[in-house]
Amino acid sequence: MSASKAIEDYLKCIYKLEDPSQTEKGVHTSAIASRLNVAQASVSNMIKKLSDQGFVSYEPYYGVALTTTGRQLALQMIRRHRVIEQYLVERLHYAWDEVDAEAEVLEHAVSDKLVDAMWEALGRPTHDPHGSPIPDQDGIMSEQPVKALVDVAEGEQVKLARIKNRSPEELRYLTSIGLAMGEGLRVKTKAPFNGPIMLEINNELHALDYRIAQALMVERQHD
Amino acid sequence: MSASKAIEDYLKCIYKLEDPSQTEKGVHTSAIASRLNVAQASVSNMIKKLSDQGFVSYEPYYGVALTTTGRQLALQMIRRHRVIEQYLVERLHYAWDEVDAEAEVLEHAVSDKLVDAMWEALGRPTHDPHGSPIPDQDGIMSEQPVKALVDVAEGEQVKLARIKNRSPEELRYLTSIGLAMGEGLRVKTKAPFNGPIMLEINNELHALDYRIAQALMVERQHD
DNA sequence: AAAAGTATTTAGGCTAGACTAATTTTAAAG
DNA sequence: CTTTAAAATTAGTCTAGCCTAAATACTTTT
Repeated sequence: MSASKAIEDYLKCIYKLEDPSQTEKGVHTSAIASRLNVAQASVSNMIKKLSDQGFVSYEPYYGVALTTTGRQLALQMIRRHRVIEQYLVERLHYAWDEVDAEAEVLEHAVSDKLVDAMWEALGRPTHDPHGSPIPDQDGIMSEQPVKALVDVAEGEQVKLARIKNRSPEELRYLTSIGLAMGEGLRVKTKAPFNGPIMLEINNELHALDYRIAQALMVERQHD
Repeated sequence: MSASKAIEDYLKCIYKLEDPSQTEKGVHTSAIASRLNVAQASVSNMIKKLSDQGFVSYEPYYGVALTTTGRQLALQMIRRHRVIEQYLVERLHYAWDEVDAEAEVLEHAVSDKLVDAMWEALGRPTHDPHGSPIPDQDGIMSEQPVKALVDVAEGEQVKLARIKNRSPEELRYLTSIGLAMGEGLRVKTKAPFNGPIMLEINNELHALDYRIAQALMVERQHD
């Protein structure tokens, strides 16, 4: 018996929540609830099931952590999602703000065979349209040496390497000010108190909100 | 609120059952149950729901018939299914016996936008890999002037135009004896009592079971 | 260390869609 | 025209996932 759509979504969600922090503590049920837009009680129930099935280890009132099996499944879902996104952009002329919604549904429907066929057809890509790395068939994902735009020093010239989890509206806005994957930009000034960041893109000056800048990952310009 | 996977499957099923006969009578619940592999009671329940939602008209103990709305939705599902099948074969190197299972799942997950993007990418195909016509965006489907292989006279030369609803195993068997879409063949002899039909394909002689021959639609060889 | 606040779990319900078993309706056969 | 068989419906369960409301367990503040 294979995992349901709900189970797949929970595992992917837990993966994303436990990933960045590297904390000792497990993922809190409240965090899962708010990210998936479900009631906390629903999470409690589902966690119990996931634990029974060996996808997560769970300590009540402490938190959840993926088991090896659970992490594998989560990474498989991420692979599916990103391969689908890349395929839609490369082969079916989707814009980068349109792919997420479509992939969110398709990732639960496609077979492994189809994912691999798309991946091969694209020439085994390593990144999706937002610059996020695609795990390989064994669930191994290369992490990139990138840093958040908010950490770049004033005056530095960088290029856009990745955008994490932004809404279609925000992505369209970024497009409208000239930002795209691999695009070069220079940080002119950073306002204090997490204020707006002034960017020079194509010789134009734009003020970018701090919260959006947190999602932009850049690398040093080496060209 | 859009239709669930279950509703979509029921409507598609009813469409296929009411299509060939053109009978006055509606489709019987038992036929639906056996085709979908569910209990008759489940069909009764679902039919009531479909009727409430305006997808079918229903007379207890008599039969079901699609409404205009229901037929539109059924044709939309068939379009999705066949476009997906054609795309998988043309662009992702699927074999004709592999596409049905994949399309069966995907048809409930893809957006209209994606179906149309695939259709355009293929150059607006009119038929799927099994020769079945693809309804256009308005649900209009061209019917072909074809006849069943079992109705072809002995000695006649025809070519394969369409194969209806066969299992992957049977499709692989047909491939193994040299049959493919558009392939020419000659009916040598037809055994009585719905017995096997002897076919000449590529100068080889093969005996084909009557039940399989019923699913093969052919047209006169005009080349 | 008690009170207040927050996070989590339990208890009990709901819906969709399936099931089995029992009943009712219609159709077919003697 | 009555008996029998087949088809369809009703009644009552079940499971997966969600929900709200109430109870419990931690955490922080005073």
